[in-house]
Amino acid sequence: MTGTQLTRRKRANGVESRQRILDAAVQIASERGYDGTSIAAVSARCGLPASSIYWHFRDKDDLLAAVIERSFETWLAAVDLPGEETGTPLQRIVAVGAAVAASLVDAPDFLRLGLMLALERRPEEPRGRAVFLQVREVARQKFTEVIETLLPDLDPANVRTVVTYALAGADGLFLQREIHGDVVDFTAMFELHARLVYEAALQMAPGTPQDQAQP
Amino acid sequence: MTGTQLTRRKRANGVESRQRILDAAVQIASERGYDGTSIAAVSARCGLPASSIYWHFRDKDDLLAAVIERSFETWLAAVDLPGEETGTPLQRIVAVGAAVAASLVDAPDFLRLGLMLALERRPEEPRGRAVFLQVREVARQKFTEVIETLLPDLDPANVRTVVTYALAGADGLFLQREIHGDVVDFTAMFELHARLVYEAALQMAPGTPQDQAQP
DNA sequence: AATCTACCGTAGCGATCGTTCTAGTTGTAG
DNA sequence: CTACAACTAGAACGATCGCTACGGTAGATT
Repeated sequence: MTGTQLTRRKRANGVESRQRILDAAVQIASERGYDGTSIAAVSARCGLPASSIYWHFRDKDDLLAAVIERSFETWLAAVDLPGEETGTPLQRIVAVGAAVAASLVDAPDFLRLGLMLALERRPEEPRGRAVFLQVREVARQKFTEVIETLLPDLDPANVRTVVTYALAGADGLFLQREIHGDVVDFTAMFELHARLVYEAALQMAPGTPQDQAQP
Repeated sequence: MTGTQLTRRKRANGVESRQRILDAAVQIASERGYDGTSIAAVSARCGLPASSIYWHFRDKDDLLAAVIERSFETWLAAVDLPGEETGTPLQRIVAVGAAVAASLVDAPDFLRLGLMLALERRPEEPRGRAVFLQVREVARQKFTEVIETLLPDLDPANVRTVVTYALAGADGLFLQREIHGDVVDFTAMFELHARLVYEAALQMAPGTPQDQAQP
């Protein structure tokens, strides 16, 4: 009686090897970019021969796409957006900003790798870049819904403007931290950003009541 | 009578070849990043053999550093910061934002390449990355002075916060445009950004008189 | 005319690239 | 036991990598 295993896939360390390969690949890709990520370097860092990498992944492009996918899932798990609390809209949007800031500190690989891939514009787009743009669009949609529920008076064009500005600010603050380190407090900058985004949205939709502006 | 040429350096197309090499290199580096920029590809695009590239530049790292340097000078020429006009601080800071926005549309290579290089973190840093970080620091210093003259009541810590937020926003908006194109009006986003930065600074230094907030 | 410097063209070096082939090895199923 | 699937090991492939050696050519200097 085999019992525990439902599927036929057994044999010990297949999944672990896959994770080790991905771990090595995400490190090297973060250091050296797409072209700089050589199979030999990944092989050396994870301790498995190149042929093992090619057993787990079709080719280099497939490997890098898997790296993006996994780092996205890791990041998604790191963001826990605050639920439907009963605070003011300002408090809620600041809470969202804080959650995003914390997730980017805990799991920066996704955005770092994604931005590196997104900045490149090679004739034939790597699959990883497409994956990044796609999941990023999902994130944008999620945030759009947050804005819409928090500020129902905002017309769609203004929503788009606010969301774009909010995401751009998040990208920029993340970049700042990646490049210069914590020259200023990252979480505090995100809180400032959230406040400013909210103020901007308020100015666009004057019908919304303004909560306590001064302490 | 040779006449026109003052210096001894003549022989036709040396400088022009150098420019052609740099033109090709900036294109390919924008498409494929540091490692992706192969000498063979640059050679093919500019029509000069690899040996000519190595006559003009010591090695690949030197070439990429020169690319960053030249694209920085091009960008610098594209920004013409508004002089000491007599408008309100808000008007002046919005004008600065508009000037930066226009320059990034006209000469995006510097920031695009620089960010690509800056995001990578290889064991041995490319010279181009150091060059980028250095001139970027100069730009930050310039903007710090603008803020200090416009808002003399702001204490240094707040100045740093405001400047960091302003630059991060500019980076983020630029990224947005690079990745998604003009999904929303780039110049308008920069104006919004300038306004928000100014409002944030005002809130930090309550002593400053506030100009016309509402039209 | 002779020389020199600036620059281009060809060929090729050793190293590394992505990828594949083939031959193991090892846990599980019949 | 045999059979097979899951995985690893090592060697090697053609292509391309960064880079160099070297000879040629054309304006400037003498």
